[in-house]
Amino acid sequence: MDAQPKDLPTNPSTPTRTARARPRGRGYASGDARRTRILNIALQEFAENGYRGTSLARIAERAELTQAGLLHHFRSKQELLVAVLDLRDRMDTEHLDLGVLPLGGAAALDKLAELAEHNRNIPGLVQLFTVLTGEAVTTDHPAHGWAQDRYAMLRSGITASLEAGRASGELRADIDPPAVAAQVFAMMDGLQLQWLLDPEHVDMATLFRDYVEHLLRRIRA
Amino acid sequence: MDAQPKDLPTNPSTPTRTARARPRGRGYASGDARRTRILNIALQEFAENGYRGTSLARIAERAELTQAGLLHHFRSKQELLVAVLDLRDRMDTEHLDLGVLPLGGAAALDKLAELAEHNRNIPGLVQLFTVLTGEAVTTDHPAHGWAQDRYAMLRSGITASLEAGRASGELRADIDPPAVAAQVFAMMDGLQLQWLLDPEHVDMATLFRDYVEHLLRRIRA
DNA sequence: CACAAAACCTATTGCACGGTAGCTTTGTGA
DNA sequence: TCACAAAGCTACCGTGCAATAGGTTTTGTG
Repeated sequence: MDAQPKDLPTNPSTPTRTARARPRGRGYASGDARRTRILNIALQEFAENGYRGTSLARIAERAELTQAGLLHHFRSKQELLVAVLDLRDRMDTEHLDLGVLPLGGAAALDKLAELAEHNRNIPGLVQLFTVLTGEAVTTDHPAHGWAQDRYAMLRSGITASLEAGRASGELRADIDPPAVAAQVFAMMDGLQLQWLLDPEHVDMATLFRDYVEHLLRRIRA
Repeated sequence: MDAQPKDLPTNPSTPTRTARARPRGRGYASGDARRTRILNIALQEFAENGYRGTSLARIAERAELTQAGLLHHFRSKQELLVAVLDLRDRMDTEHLDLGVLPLGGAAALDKLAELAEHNRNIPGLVQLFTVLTGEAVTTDHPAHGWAQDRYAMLRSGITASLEAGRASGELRADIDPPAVAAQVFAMMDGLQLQWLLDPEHVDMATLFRDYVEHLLRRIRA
């Protein structure tokens, strides 16, 4: 039924310990494997039922250990959520080096269109962000701060790219980078939402690509 | 803290009974008042905590009756949610006659920009839709069908307007009404989300108006 | 005024939840 | 090989939840 974000790289080459209080470089191979396993299952469950709709017991069951055993690795439900979000953030910013190297505006927007196309193949992940971000609008939600920071980062990344493009003369001088940045992500998220609800009738990747092309036509020098 | 959608019109002129099994036109005035009271409180709670995060007990407490008393008016939590959504749908389609009278494309889009400006004053309601729609992406959510239908309706409304505008020669002949419709609501929702998370930095009304203006410049004949 | 229905209550059921305490097992480095 | 920490277990606690059962009070109408 759902897109299985299967086989996260277990990163067997890097013996980097999960940052713990313990300074020693000991480490259990099976422990790390379990942790990644749990994280992936938790991700799917959070995506499917939201934070509040997900139970630790169910995650534990699917990971083939007891709920108490799960809480040995993640001391609370909230800690587990944060771990999932961190994991995704790290993987995404790796995969999409957006923000790291400030591409020219046009290239950055094109990259986003590519991302939308890629996202067609991983509805489960798209749903994770859509569901959690919606929930996190609530001020007391454990992921509220995360959602705020995430959008701030995304916007500032594209804003920087647009400003670079403007400086290099690639883009018009009279554009408003922060405004465009907010609009671009708004379009992306909104289309994702409609796509998740009705994949047959809403082709988000194409619609987003279409938006970006018209946008570029407008802001290009 | 939150926008209070105060004093729904009790509709005292219309003696129309809430459709019940009972055909008799008896009715308790206090009963209807209670019901609207409950609906408004439930709306706020659902907006604040989502469906899964809201408890009947809390709603009941705020409405000054017991949880069992609440369930006398709405036989289940799900029934209460549906009632809230129905209420909002009715009120919105009244206030914004969008879809009823197919305005020319430009006028319809302008009306939407006005709606975005109006929404600035009712963050609580905006949050209701944002939170619930996010939750409802999940297939087994009680509001899943509602969300699907809602977007289908919204899109088809604007699509019709755009087609009318195209037919009358107001808009270009080569536009793609369903695509534009999806994009317009995507932009609106996406901006609402960012605005709810960070009202200081994202001015959704202005950003949406800006989008609509550029869009019109592009699709106008 | 009687009576029937609506409004509302108390009490309770049964379940699911997150989290803690404290034990046993397992793997590994010295 | 042995000590020790990680891994994982059973058992349990307290709470909160939606919903039901069955009663009492309120209210409008004939």
